[in-house]
Amino acid sequence: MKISTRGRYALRVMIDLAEHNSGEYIPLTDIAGRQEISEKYLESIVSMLSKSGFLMSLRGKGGGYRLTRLPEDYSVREILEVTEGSLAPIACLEQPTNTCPRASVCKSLDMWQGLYDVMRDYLSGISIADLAADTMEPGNFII
Amino acid sequence: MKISTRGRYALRVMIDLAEHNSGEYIPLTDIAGRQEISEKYLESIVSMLSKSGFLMSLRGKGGGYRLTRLPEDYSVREILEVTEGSLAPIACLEQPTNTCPRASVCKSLDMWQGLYDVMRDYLSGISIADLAADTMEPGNFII
DNA sequence: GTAATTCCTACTAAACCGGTAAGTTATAGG
DNA sequence: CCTATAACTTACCGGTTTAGTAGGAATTAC
Repeated sequence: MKISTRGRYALRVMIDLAEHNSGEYIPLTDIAGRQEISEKYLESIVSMLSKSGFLMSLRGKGGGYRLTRLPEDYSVREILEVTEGSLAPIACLEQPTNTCPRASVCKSLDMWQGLYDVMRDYLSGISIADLAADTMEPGNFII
Repeated sequence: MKISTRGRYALRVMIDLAEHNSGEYIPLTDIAGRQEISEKYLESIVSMLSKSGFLMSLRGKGGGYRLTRLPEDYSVREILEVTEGSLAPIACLEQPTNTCPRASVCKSLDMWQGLYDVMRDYLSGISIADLAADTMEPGNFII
């Protein structure tokens, strides 16, 4: 029940880009250097963000990555959902991909759905701009 | 970010024992049969529950397992914490075991702490009796 | 053309997950 | 005391995921 480095690093990349949101492309070397994360590993993570439309990229000299939206228009939830695959605590909740044969008799399913909802609601209410501003308190976003 | 079979099966065992809470010891064979889970695998899961004091056990003929408390006195949270190890979404929150060197500069830490709190609050409010009764609706326990 | 940069594919060591197998110890009933 | 039952213990194992590493191809600015 852990968020992997993929999701955590993705958030750090997004925060870094929000902090250097000048309109210019930021090369991955810079981000990797500032965040002290392997550039090669970051490549695979940034690739997901790029393919999902969260980032624009430009190859070659003067190239790099930049945000496609304002920092306040990215929710932590959507970043994590793309990099982690899904935030569902159990696979049975990933409809319609997954259909558990026990669903009709499962006494825990509604409890899991409730947990999923609580997590998504919380993470939907936090933006990359909120993280970059670093003015959060643990209880701030329990809406 | 998934709850493993250990946690899910543990809940099913607890629900099963709540439904057969006659005061007698219930052999694991019965539970495994009803729940259609490998008895051998369940052994390792039930062992955790027993060592944590959630269950009493008796060996030999007439033996088995039974609850040590009333079903309403077990929260889903404590069952999952024992079987999953911890519900913390990132290791940095597992104090004092883990101390991340970036904690002082980490812009996401409070956000993760908030997620952890939201999850624990939700799961603390649901008991094994609630699950056994099967009267839950997804939104019921967002307190 | 050259340097910078993203993009793509393949590989790998270690950890974790979901079990299986075999045998040991304790208990109840006859 | 004997036997069946059932918990307990230890060891093992194949598959998947995680967290990277490596090497090169394609693209762009100057």
